[in-house]
Amino acid sequence: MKSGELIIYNSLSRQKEIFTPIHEGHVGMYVCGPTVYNDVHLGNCRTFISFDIIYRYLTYNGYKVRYVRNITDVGHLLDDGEDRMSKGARLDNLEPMEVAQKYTNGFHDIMRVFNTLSPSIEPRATGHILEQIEMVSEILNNGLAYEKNGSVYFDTLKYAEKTGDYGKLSGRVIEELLSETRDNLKNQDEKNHPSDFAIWMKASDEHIMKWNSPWSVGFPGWHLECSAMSTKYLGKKFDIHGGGNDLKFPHHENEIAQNVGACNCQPANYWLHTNMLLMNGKKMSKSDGNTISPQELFTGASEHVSKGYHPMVVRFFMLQSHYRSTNDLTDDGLQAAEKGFKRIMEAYKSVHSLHSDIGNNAPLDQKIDEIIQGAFDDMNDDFNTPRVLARLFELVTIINSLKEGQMKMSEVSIETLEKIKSTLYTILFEIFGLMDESETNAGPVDGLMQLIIELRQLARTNKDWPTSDKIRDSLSDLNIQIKDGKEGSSWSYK
RNA sequence: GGUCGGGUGGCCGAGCGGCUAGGCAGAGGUCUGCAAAACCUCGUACAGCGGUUCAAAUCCGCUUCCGACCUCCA
Repeated sequence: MKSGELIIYNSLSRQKEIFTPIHEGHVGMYVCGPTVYNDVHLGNCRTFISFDIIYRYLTYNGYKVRYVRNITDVGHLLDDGEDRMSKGARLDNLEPMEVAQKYTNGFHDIMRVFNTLSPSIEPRATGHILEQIEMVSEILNNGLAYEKNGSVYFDTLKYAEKTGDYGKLSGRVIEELLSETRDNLKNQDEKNHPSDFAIWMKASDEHIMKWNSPWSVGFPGWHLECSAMSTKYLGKKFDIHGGGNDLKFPHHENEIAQNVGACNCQPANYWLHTNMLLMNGKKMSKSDGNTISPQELFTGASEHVSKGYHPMVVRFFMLQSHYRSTNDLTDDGLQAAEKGFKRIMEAYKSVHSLHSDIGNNAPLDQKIDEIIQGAFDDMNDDFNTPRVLARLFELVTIINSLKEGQMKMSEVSIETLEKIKSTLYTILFEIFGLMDESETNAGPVDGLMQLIIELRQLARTNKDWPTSDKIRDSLSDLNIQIKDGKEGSSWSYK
């Protein structure tokens, strides 16, 4: 089942490449995490869910994965130069670290309801100031940065001259950057070149978060933390670096420059970028009101949505588009996803009630094998989850046909039936990280429902339609649907 | 203005030279005490105009819309 090579689209080369880890059997993966100065944005969730699936799939394939995802709690500048943490703290009247903790907790809560696995290491920028200072020193020693009034800037011109590839990742050339750069950047006049960027910033007196350094009391530039922490935990060179594609420039571009500047090596072999989550065709944006929080989406407390959607429906919805494509969140799309998700989960349950007497070589076996193999091939092709889902729905049709008697059980062997069960389990739960939301409150309900169904069956046998219909209608009002099949009745939540 | 990515049936969304994507909605049918569910069949789509090719949604060119990045952003 795990045959075939894993192919990954590498943003750096702009093409699909065969994935070969540096150390056989091991994968080092770094993903840029959130800046914890505000509630998590749904867009962040899409990125982290995408990488969660990649993480799970690599693990499924037998790799020992060290997954590092940072928490940015310092160094992000606003337009006016104020640190995001400090600003959040000032507004909420909290300590900066209190703000960071509060939103870190919120972020973790949301990640949990989306059933994403925790990363192996989740380092914070403020916990790695020393490493960052050290990296600034290395870059200075290599002559690729300069100090001005206590701040240190990365010298992009010199770097471009030396390496010839500043802008390689984002497809930019330094001459263009020269003419494009806006003139409202902080400390513009201190820089030798507009595209240079701060790796250490001298702090003003009122700045709250600041540390001692050889150059000034200040704080690290935003791009630096990822360079320093990825190097610390994954080494100078590791396998995969990921993030949203809005980080390509300048963040990732500068990250590469810093790593090369400090130790003369490209940090990651494969750069993966997830595309944006849109809402009604446009990028989510708080200023336009074109935004919805995870909570609002779950509860339905938003004008953009007609009702609330279970986190697993949202996860399934995201799975239906490829991580490199934009994903347009709409109410119609969510409703379609909800129904599709339920259908696939129902089929997963149904398959357990199916039994075959045929040992092997049943007529349907080969076709089913091909579908299953195809699903894994699609996963190997740059994690093509929408295609995998299409295959699973082919399986759903077969399961339902068998269950309802449109296909005969003799057409499928015991062996193949088992294979369907294990494949669905593996892909749905282990790789896609979905959970069956209807099972969360099982308790005595199953037994009770069984009893009710038996009573109703009794009424039906006696042709007592009023009673039988009353049971059905009352349950329906409780959002429980009765399904009368060939082999008796079953039920599910609507 | 620069860089990049797109425009696929009612909606979402794969495919990216020849082979049914899939989901949702809709129509007809089978089953059923009725209904629901399930299953079967159906619509027959690739922005427009040229070009390359035996063959193009898929390659090339132009036109036209849309989006992202270039400034903090997953």
